[in-house]
Amino acid sequence: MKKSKSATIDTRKRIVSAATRMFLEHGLADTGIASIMAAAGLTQGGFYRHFRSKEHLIVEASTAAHDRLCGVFNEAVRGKPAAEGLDIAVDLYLSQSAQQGCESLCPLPSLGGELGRADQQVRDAAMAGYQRLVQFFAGLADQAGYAEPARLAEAIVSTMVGAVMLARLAAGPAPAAGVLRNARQTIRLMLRAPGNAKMA
Amino acid sequence: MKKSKSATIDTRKRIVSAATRMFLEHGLADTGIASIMAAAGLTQGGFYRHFRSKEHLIVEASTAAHDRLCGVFNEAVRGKPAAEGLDIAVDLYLSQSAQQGCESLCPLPSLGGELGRADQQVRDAAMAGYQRLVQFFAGLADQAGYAEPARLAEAIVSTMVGAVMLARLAAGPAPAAGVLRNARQTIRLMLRAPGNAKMA
DNA sequence: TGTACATCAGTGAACGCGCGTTCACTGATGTAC
DNA sequence: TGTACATCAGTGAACGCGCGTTCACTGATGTAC
Repeated sequence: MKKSKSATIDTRKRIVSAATRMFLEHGLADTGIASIMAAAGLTQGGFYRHFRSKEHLIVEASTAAHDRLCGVFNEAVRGKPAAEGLDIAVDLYLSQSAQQGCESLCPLPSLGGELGRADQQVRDAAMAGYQRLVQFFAGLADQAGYAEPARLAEAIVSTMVGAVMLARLAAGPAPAAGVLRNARQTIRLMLRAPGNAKMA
Repeated sequence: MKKSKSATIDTRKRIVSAATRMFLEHGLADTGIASIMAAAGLTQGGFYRHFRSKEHLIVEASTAAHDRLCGVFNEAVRGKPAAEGLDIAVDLYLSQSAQQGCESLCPLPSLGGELGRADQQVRDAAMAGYQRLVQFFAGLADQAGYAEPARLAEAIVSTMVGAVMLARLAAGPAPAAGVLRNARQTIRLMLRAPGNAKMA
């Protein structure tokens, strides 16, 4: 039962979309091809008409997750002054999956460890996603007039990724919220620190 | 072939030690009971004389990793003034596994994601390890006279954990070193920021 | 102190299971004439 | 435009494999007398 070209493209998107969601929720190792295909309304055999291997899908899912991330973030700060945009973006990043059941946006906090152990292609895709995230914050920091936007952006992202990962370890919502609130305050301090001064 | 009490205790330690090393290097899911036992010089069948389940071993390995971490850190700062100890400890944390092949000290950057998805007992053990790490830095910050040592320590740990995880994603040693250098500078700024002022 | 025996650490084969991947097959699609 | 046919998306069963765990067994240890 061959499908039309548009139907094939649609199917592929459904697989990537289901995979992205499931990888984020259960991790790479604990998400099987069969369950991804089932979530996309297909059977496992059809998987290899679209992807060479599970690894290939992971590369695409990582890219897709960062596409979505960038889309949501650009939308959130559209039309806002850069300084305000920075605050909004930091709050948005730190509040992802804060309430239980809410799916997360960024793969780095939950999958970073696994991605770091993966093959080169997967790591490259993950690294590219990280750099897009840094670029987004660097763009805002640059517009806001900071002297070293790239450096500041990297520091902000490191702190946010660490905080979201650690917040997920926390037993209850209260300590998790504490970690996130603290990260937010830390980043605010970074944005106001003399070492990160705005250009004259 | 029953073993003497001391030999049994020694065997158990060898299993935990091998597991800790292998979990840190290959992750929880990709490290099998059989290979841990082989690394400890045993066969897989004997595993269940010492541990109820793989999960039980993960709890012990996480605790053991943090024991070792605390030991190394306490040793590194022994006899130093607190302010200098903070710098030393931050440098030490950020330099773990910087050179390839060097095994890492802290499970949080590489295993944080997996630990966050694990069952309650595993997450509790990981969270306890995180809190010990925060306590260590909070103790130094307190001695050094900072106004909010616990808050400052949490912020430092979030930034370090995120940076080490992201440095492992990096393609080559150069960008990895960049991420780590940046984190170090960021933490230095945090230690000097007016919002984190020392008490009068 | 010497002996008989219960304990139990460790072995190695086996268990069921789910994994990623392959494959023969189906039948609608798109193409060549 | 109509027909014959090659293509190929998707199915569902099967593949080998490694996993966590179980189990009957071995034999040195530690204990009871």
